Amino acid sequence: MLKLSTKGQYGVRAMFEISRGHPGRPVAIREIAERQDVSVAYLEQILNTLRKAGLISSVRGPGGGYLLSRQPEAISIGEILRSLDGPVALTACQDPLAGCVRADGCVTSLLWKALGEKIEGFLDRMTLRDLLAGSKFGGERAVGA
Amino acid sequence: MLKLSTKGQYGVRAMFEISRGHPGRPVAIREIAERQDVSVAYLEQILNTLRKAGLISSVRGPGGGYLLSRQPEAISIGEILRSLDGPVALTACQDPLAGCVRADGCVTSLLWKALGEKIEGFLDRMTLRDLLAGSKFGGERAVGA
DNA sequence: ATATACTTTACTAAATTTGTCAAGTATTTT
DNA sequence: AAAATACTTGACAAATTTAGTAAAGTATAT
Repeated sequence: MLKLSTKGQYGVRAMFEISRGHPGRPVAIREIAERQDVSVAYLEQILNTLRKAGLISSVRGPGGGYLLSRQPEAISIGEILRSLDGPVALTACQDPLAGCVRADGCVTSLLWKALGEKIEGFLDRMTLRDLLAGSKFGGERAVGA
Repeated sequence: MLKLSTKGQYGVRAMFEISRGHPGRPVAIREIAERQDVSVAYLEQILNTLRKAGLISSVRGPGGGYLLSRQPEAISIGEILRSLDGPVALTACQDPLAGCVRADGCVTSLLWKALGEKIEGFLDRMTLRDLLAGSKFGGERAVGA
């Protein structure tokens, strides 16, 4: 349960590859596609969305490619995923559209709300810098054991 | 993103209704269906799964229905959801089946792993008793504000 | 007996996901 | 100017998953 779309996953991995070139070197779409084993056509779709969201910019012509719009520590995983897959919305009730109409559902509604906020909080605290560092995972406890 | 299936949602709501009758009074499937506005046929499927998972037991004949197999504080939301929708598996890599084969994917893999554990932890700490009490939500901070 | 209620399996319509394909636009280098 | 490189856009479709219906059957208490 609670699967993340491949689009979101590929998006994060693509942003990670672009981060590697940061700062200064545009990373070509073909390079990302090869390193992350995703089709160029699908990546075009994804990167286009991320560019419109303002997370990356593109450079055309030979030697061109994609660049981060901000520093890696200023781009959160949550932002990337929201751009591609919309906000975390565990249930219809939690979705900005279509309010909750259930009488007693409120109890479970609070539950989903609390979980949703926990997830968003985690994703928003995690940035590309953390991915580059390859650390900071584990949250409450140490990661190693 | 990260939608919860209606099956899982209905399952939790159904367990909540059964909890209300606890201890002693079997809750009829029709009663659950009416109170939660779900079709009897779909509920049958869901309750059957939960029964096989050992979370509830059934009483046949007139006046029959479903009963909790354990105390409300001993049945977690995580257990209910896992019975119906399988374990939290944000990505294929995190799924018990089909291991991760990516070379550099390990970095993002750690990310998904950490998030998955956070979610499971939350769901496993939350029980039917909490739903009955209608409190304990909010986690780190107070719920009201 | 019979009404009530649970049990099981099969099936399908709709929505979503996951991409592919094709054609076009912009920019830099030669 | 021409050509190569690379980004841009939108349409489309196969595959999968979800969500739910339907039908027939089994068990139990009155």
